Amino acid sequence: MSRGRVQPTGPPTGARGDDTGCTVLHVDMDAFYVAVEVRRRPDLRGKPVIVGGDGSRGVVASASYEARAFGVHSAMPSVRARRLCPKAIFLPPDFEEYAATSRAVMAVFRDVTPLVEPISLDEAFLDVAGAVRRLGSPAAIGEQIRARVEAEQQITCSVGVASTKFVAKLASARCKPDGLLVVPRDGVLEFLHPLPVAALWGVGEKSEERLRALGLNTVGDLAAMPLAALTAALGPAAGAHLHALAWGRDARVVTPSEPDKSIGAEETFERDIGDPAAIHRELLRLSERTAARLRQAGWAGRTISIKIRYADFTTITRARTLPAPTDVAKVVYATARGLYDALGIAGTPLRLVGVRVEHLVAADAEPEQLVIGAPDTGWREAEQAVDRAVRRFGTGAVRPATLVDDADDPRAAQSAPPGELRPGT
DNA sequence: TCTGGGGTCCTTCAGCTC
DNA sequence: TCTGGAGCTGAAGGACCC
Repeated sequence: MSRGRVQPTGPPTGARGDDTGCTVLHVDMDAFYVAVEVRRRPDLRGKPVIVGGDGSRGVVASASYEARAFGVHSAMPSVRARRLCPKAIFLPPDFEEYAATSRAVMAVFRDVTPLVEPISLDEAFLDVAGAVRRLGSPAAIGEQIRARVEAEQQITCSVGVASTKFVAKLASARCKPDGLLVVPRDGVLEFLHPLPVAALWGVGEKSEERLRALGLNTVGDLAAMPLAALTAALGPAAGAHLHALAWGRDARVVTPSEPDKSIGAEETFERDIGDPAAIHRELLRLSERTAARLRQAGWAGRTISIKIRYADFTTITRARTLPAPTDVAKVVYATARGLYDALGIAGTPLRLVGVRVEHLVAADAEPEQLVIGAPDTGWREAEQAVDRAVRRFGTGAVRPATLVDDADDPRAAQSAPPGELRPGT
């Protein structure tokens, strides 16, 4: 779901330049979440539809092109989206349905080539070099994919075809919605240099400001800047990276899958919360969720970090590295709670708290990490039993006692000793 | 205008060891 | 025994991505 810093010019006709050597495809679903909702409710077709939080602190996750015509875009606060487009139909996200659709679409890609690198639920890179003899030119393969996705899933996608990932991604953004664009090898600089600097991967709001202050407005301006001056302004890594991209150089290859580096969960409260008991309960809930995801993925992690966002949006993180990796919620929670308590901010209203586990390794390769003061064995086994119960009876079948009383809104849970497991209702 | 949630990567700094 | 520098690692924060 691109943030749309490359202006789409609509589905190009006759945009099938020479695709020799352009074996990288970037496939991007058009307004993916909205498209899935419209498939379920065809009466929404042609209307301004927004998927995202409708509360006072929600943001837009996806907007239909009808809503975008009013200036609505993803990541925009819902309050503002509603002001811009009062007639918009707001829908809560259904990530399970989006994930299921995504799996079906990725399966189509894998029919074409094993070299599929998913970027998110709605986009992926494909290396089709090995499929050209069997299925035709890269552009022809792109059209076959578009046709199959539409026939099988009733949603449209756009495809960028180029010799590098970076250019393929820009190309798909340029031909949205429901288009395909080839950027020939010898046409890369002609394509890139008129684009705004913000089109480059790695240039966000702050970097764009900095580049504009240097008088650099387009990718071409940036390409003309000496590398030394660029690295002095942006740092060695970012400077070298952007300079290479501006000249169309991108050595990254399509990589089917990379192991996770961290897994976590966070929650923004409807209203700021200062009560330390309520914060503890939220940390417990997030620790449970994070540890369950770790176990499901077969990972354990050595570093536990918490994220705290104050009412004024100032955000801090604190981390602690354990002697051995863990996937046990009890350990994650004890560490997260210790980090929060050590801040000495009990009573300070918080907007968000988060828990994350980093430095992941395969769980079965590591010895179990024990909790100080806890029984020597058993927590991991107990939590694995909970996982099995949840798989059999559904989410919430078993949960800590402190989270039982109000499963619908754990953030308002009544007090109970955190961490005590008892069967759910 | 007022900023979600789940991530990655980079830079800076401090502490530790040699 | 003390001190300073180099190199490494972890923590923290910021920027960015979808």
